[in-house]
Formats: sequence, C-alpha cells, structure tokens
Amino acid sequence: MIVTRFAPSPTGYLHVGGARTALFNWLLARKTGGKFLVRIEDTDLKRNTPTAAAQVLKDLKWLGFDWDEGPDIGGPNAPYNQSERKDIYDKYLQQLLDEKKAYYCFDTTEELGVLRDEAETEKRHNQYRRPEKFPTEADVEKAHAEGRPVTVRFAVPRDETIVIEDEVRGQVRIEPSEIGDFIIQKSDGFPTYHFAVVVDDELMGVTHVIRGQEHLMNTPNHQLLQKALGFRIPKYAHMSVTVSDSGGKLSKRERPKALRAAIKAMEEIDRTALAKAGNISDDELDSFLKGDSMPDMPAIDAMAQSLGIRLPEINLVDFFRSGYLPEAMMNFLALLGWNPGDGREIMTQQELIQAFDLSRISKSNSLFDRNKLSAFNTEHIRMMAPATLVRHLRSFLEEIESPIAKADDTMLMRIIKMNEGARTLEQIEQKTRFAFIANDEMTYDDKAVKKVLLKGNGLEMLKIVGEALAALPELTPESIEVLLRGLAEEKQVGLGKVAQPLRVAICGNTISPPIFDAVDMLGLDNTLKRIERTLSQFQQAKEA
RNA sequence: GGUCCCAUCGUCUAGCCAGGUCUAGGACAUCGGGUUUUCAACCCGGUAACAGGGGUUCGAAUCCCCUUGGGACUACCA
Repeated sequence: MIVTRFAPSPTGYLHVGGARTALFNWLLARKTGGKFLVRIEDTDLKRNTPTAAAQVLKDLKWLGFDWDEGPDIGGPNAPYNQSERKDIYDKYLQQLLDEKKAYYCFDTTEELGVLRDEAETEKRHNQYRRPEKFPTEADVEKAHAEGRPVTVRFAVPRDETIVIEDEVRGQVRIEPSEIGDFIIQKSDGFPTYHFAVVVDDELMGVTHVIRGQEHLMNTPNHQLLQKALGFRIPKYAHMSVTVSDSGGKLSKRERPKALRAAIKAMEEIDRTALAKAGNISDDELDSFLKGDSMPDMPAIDAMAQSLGIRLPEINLVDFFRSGYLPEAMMNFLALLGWNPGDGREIMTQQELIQAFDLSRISKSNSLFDRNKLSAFNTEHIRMMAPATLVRHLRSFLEEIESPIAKADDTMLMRIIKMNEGARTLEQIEQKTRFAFIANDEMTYDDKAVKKVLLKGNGLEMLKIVGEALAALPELTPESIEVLLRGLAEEKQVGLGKVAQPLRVAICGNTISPPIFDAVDMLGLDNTLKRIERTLSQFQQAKEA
C-alpha cells in the first residue's frame, strides 16, 4: 500500500508552494487507495508557535484535504508532532553512536563560522574535518562541564556513489565526497530535520516522498542515513519549484516587500497612523521601511488595509480572503507542474484523483499565474452546485466581515444568480454590498458621478426615473424592466441612458448587478431615498 | 565559487522516453470584431514558441555534445 505524507514545519500560514506539495502527496494516496498522513516537523523550538500548527491544519482542510493519520486525529504511529518523539530519535541516535557511525562534536557556532569563512576565501568546499578518534562519553561529560555545546554528527561513508532513483528526474548521482559530516543532533538535544525525517518516514511506513526540488540535494543525506540504520528507501519524487509572477521565488516575504514598495511610492504618509494601524511602534515601522526588519503577518495585513493597498496573495488564507474557491485553487495548483495528458484543464477533485499519475509531473519550474487562477475560479464558480457555493460564499463573507454576511441562504442564492460570470466571491461582494449598507453610508465614485450625472442630462433623467418608480404599483424585477424600457423608448434613447444614472444613484458607481435586480433588492423605499439624496447632492455641483 | 536540476507561444503546457502524420496542438493573457442596462461573463477571429551552435540520421522539437540562460542547495532551518 502506498503511504504518503505532508510534513510542514509550523512557522505560520500554509503558503501555495506547501499546498501544492501536500496536494501531490494527497492525490497519489487517494488515487491508489493508500494512506495520507500529516506530520508536524517542529524540532526547531525557536521557530514554533503553538497556533501555527493548528493554522496549517485549518488551511489544509480548507483546500479540501483529509488525512488518515495526523496530530489532530492521532493514529497507529502517534505522536505526529516531532517535538514529542524525542525518545524515539534518541534510541536510533544511540545506535549510530554505538556502531561508530556517528560521533560527538563540541564546536561553538563561532568556531564553525570561522571554518566556513576560511573555506569560502580559499574557495573550497566547506566540509567538517572528521577527528581521527571519536570523542568518548567522558569527553562529553567534560564538554558539558565546560559549558561547550554538544552535537552529534553523522560519519558519512565515503566508499560509494549515491544514486537517487527519482520518479520525476530519473537517476541522479552524487559523489559522497560532496557531502560533509552533517549534524544529526543539535546541542539542544533535538534531532535535525535530516535525522527526524528519516526515522519518522521509516516508522510511519512512508513509501513515497513527494517534495520540492529544494530537497533533492538533501536526499543523499537521507539515503545514507537510511542505509546506516538499516531502513528501507522510499521512492522519491522531487517536483519543480513554483516561482512568482512578480519575479523571483514565490515566498512569504513577497507581501511585506510589496507593502514596503507601495508605501515608498506614496507621496505622503502618516507614519504615526500607519504604525498604529499595524499595532507596531514607530521605530519598528522605520526599521521595516528601511528594509531592516519585517513585522508579523497580521501587522502587514492591517497596514495594507489601512492604506487600501492590495498585496499579492501568497498564503492559502490570502486567496480565501480574496474570494477564491478551494476547488479552483486545488485544480489550479494541480496543473502547476502536472497535467492529465488529454488536454483537460478544468477538473473536479474526483477527476483530479482519477487522472493523477506521478509519471506526468514535469521537471521544469513553473510560474504562478494569477490570471489563469482567476479564470479557473470563474469556471468553478459557474459549475459549482448552488448549495455548495452558498456555503463558500457565506464563509467568505464572514471571514471578511461583510455586511452581506447577515443575509439568509435564500438571499445569498439570489445574489449568486444575479452575479453570473463573476470571477471571485470578492467581486460578488463588492457588487452587491450597496444593498446591505445604510443609505447615508453609501459613497459616490467621482468618475462615475462626473461621467453619468454631471455630463449630459443624467440628473434630469434620474428625476424622471424616480418619479416613475414612485408611481409603480408593484415592485418586481420584471415590472422595473418594463418601466425602464418603456421610459427609454418614450425618450428615444438607449436603455443605458436611463439605467446608468439610476445605477450611480443607488450603488454609487457604475458597477452593479443587472439594474432591475439591483433596484428590486434594495427596495422601493431606499431606492427613492437614494435618488433624492443624489439629486439634491449633485444638482448644485452641476450648477456651480 | 562548488554540486545538482531544468530549457516548446508573454504564462501553464501537449508533443520528447519508443525520431517522420508538427506548415508544432490546447488553455490563460493579449489584440480585433460581435452581443449587451454597467462591470464581468459569453460568441467569432487574429498575433505569438521548439534558447544558440555542433553532431547522429534519408529525416530531429524529439537522441548525443558544447555554449548560453534560469533555478535549487551549499546552517546546530526545515
């Protein structure tokens, strides 16, 4: 049976690159009827935050994954947090030490830094010089007493070429002379990534490791450890990296960078207000703007929002908040470095599972194209079952705290219907929002007002439309349509001449659902009030 | 710098492994036109690629080599 896993380090929100890695592992397991498990790689105590792991799981669930074993649901190989598996690693570590396949080291960070610098200036490979005689337990005691750090290094066997049989890349050969004796236990007693991953994959029965290309050069280390410990070697598949369409690698740092650039491009900024919005000190803000430091994500988000700046989406939650559907996201991610080979692009989760095959993963890097994602999203909104879409829309509205969130399902269904062709849920929200805010909360878009109301006879037309609407016996989308079309014909003008002023009067801009629905949804009373307000507000502006 | 990986339209890619049917197909973006009460959506059409150079072969996008370009790694991070 095929067993795959996703093993994130809990450093924050799950970003799209990680999501893609998880997806390929999940697809393979689901396709073959195997198992998919989630393991938290939290051996770096400094970088862990307690909420981060929970957030990653939440993000995975949002995308539509389920897992057979994991930190939240347990399983036969529990625990699934590496920080709780120290005794297990210690046991295997002792085995290597006993067999003289690993040895203690007492170097300080500074000493290692000096060695690294030397190697760099002499332009040679920085490899740790293995001692002739391995330190003894007595030496360890002594080091402890002297307060020196104690680490354990793996004595890399130098006798044969390492061959990686990669499912994506084919055979990759690496000479062991390239690999220095690497640390497998840190001075805090925890194993390094290399050691923990090898032990856990073996114990958890992982058969296929699908991960990013950045791990390809780690694989020799893992295979060497597996051999030394008498473990099985899983099948490896290293997939290409996803790069950003704003240039460079798709990384978490993109959002702060984009924010900094946007702030610098602004003519004047209120630093105090900005720091307050981000809940950081003025010094922290200065340091951020100078490029010396980066505030945490909530601070970045808050500052961007206060300035009305759109940051590029990187984390899964960013896409959620921008109104993307998880189904579209999954579909798009799957096609980044993979394709079914028959030309299909828009696919459901089930279709993806059925079509998935390791052999069709491509080797070259791919660029994350938001345009294409947007097109996928449009398509998925269109084909999604209404009830499911209502559910997605509701959770989106709640997430962004939209005034529309208070609408009931029937209303949401109506909103969806009249927004056919929308690219994102956000677009639906923005177009429909006007009907859920108080009349005096509505703001006018300057350009729309100028073009539709102030130029030409928009205001006169609006007045006529208002009077006609007031006289309407029954308000339905149909009756409104009859009325407006009749009016247009009577005045010998296109429907646009009649509809646009009305649209601006009730929505504040020229973007809205179809006008008949818009009026009907807002209701006659509010419509008339907004027309009145518009008339009185811009009559004078026009005269002036 | 060293090691490794990669290379088809602007982008994602099909084709490559088993060379001819490839005047290189699709999708997104873009451009032009249509539809239209706004924004979208929708319909029709167009522009657009085998990185360069050597081989092998009757024949190369497909196989080999070199060059160039891009990427990853080079931590007591994962």
